[in-house]
Amino acid sequence: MRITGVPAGWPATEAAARAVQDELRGRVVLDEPGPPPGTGRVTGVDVAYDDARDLVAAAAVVLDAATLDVVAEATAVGRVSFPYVPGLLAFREIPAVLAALEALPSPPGLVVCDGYGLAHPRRFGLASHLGVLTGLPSIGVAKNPFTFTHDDPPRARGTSAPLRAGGEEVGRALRTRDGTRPVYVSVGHRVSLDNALAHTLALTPRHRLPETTRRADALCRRALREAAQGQFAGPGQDSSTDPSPDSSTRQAPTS
DNA sequence: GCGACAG
DNA sequence: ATCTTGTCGC
Repeated sequence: MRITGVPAGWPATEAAARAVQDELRGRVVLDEPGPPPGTGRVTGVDVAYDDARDLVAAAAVVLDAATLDVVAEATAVGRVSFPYVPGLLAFREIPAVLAALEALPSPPGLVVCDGYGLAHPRRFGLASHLGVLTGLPSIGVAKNPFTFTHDDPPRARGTSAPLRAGGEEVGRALRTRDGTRPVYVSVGHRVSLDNALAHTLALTPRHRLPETTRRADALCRRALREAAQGQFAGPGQDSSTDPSPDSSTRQAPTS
């Protein structure tokens, strides 16, 4: 599978991007509980950038929700499609993420994003946007606070405090390890907030961040530096150094 | 008007 | 996100 730098019809201005969010926002499904935590598959997605070389690399890593073992993974490399603008992160990350998800050899199940879903200025962050475009259940687990107010949850793992915006609860600050900073969980698409929290706790038996995002982060960084090396080597006869957008897939060793 | 602001 | 050494702690 190949991806282009910027998909046809992709918004080119901030105003156009906001208009897309306002139009797609209504397609978010909030009345489904989502898949039961600890069962089926859970997929982490993440993106790494090399703005100087205009390169972007995305990774999708599928885990068995019960064992957290890697079941499958895929990467996609392309050109940057949008600058980083708070509130418009999805337009920067989604093209590459979609390409990586499409390159997977097996169904993603629940998608865990690095960022926000409903806890967004227009209630349509990356996790919700990706969920609507794919139809997959999705949640957002962010490392840093964004547009909302909240109190710090108690010190113990498993405790949480509401994320409030415009009087409504748009997510929860969740402590995934005793004494460490909380992560910020919000619903993306077709998952309840309680289930999003339960999934996040199931994915953090040992670290602050979910295993899904840790795996995806490591993989997209590796894909990026390999792509950068290929570009540095320049166009050649060796297919492994081809600079054109590309993606790859791998099945986890079975048994 | 000014500051803040996922990755 | 990314630039970056050593260092404190589980």
